[in-house]
Amino acid sequence: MAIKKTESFGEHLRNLREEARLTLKTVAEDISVDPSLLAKIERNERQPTKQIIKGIAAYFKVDEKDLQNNFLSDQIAYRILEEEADLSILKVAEEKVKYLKAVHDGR
Amino acid sequence: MAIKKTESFGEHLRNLREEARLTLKTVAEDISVDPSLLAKIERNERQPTKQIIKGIAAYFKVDEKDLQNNFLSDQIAYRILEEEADLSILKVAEEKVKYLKAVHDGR
DNA sequence: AATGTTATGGACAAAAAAAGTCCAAATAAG
DNA sequence: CTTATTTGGACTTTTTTTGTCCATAACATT
Repeated sequence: MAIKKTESFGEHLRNLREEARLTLKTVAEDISVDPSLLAKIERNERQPTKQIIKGIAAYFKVDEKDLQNNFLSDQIAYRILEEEADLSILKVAEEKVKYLKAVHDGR
Repeated sequence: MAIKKTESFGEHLRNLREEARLTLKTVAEDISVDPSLLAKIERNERQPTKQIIKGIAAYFKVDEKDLQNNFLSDQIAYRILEEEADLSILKVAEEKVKYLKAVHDGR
């Protein structure tokens, strides 16, 4: 399954955990984070570190890169919402990335 | 002129200033920021606050929203580069925004 | 209803990140 | 050469974020 656009990163984590029928405590201990912190991450009140994402991906056997990407797209989406920015800036960003990548390995 | 994808936000500011043939000192004083800070912003070593963007936009008579958007697209582009994320996440982000907006005013 | 389990959420200290300032050195302009 | 301008390092302050602890709430189990 690809990234669902209708769930936040935290909701995604929660779904993973609930589908596996595990408690916060269980998962938190297994991946060595405070249960309360994991709860906050699931509620998008805290941001996961890369380490935590890595741990979760391994734990639930999902692709780490996918999870990272899901997290990042979430961040970008919320940023745009809170800045009330135009969606067109995404296109601009995309072109900047392409350009910078080309410059980087090209030239 | 729209946003150039081949220049960073800082470069854009610098171009505005140089086209007007003004020094850092002059502009900085006029918009009430430390010249060294403005220099850093032009070199992308510091991020402008909204206030500063507002001041610059007014000063050079450019659209404030455009400038904000330029800044934001820059941020997103560099974020993607540094995370080495796939460009496709921008599409995902876009859909998330659309969905969230729909949920927000729709429902 | 009492007991145990799980999740929530506030408060707070600690850590991390970012901003802004000051100044000396480098560079460019006149 | 002298002056003006820009750079950039070092440092302090401010802001933001994180992670922890704990009390309360919600939920389930018996």
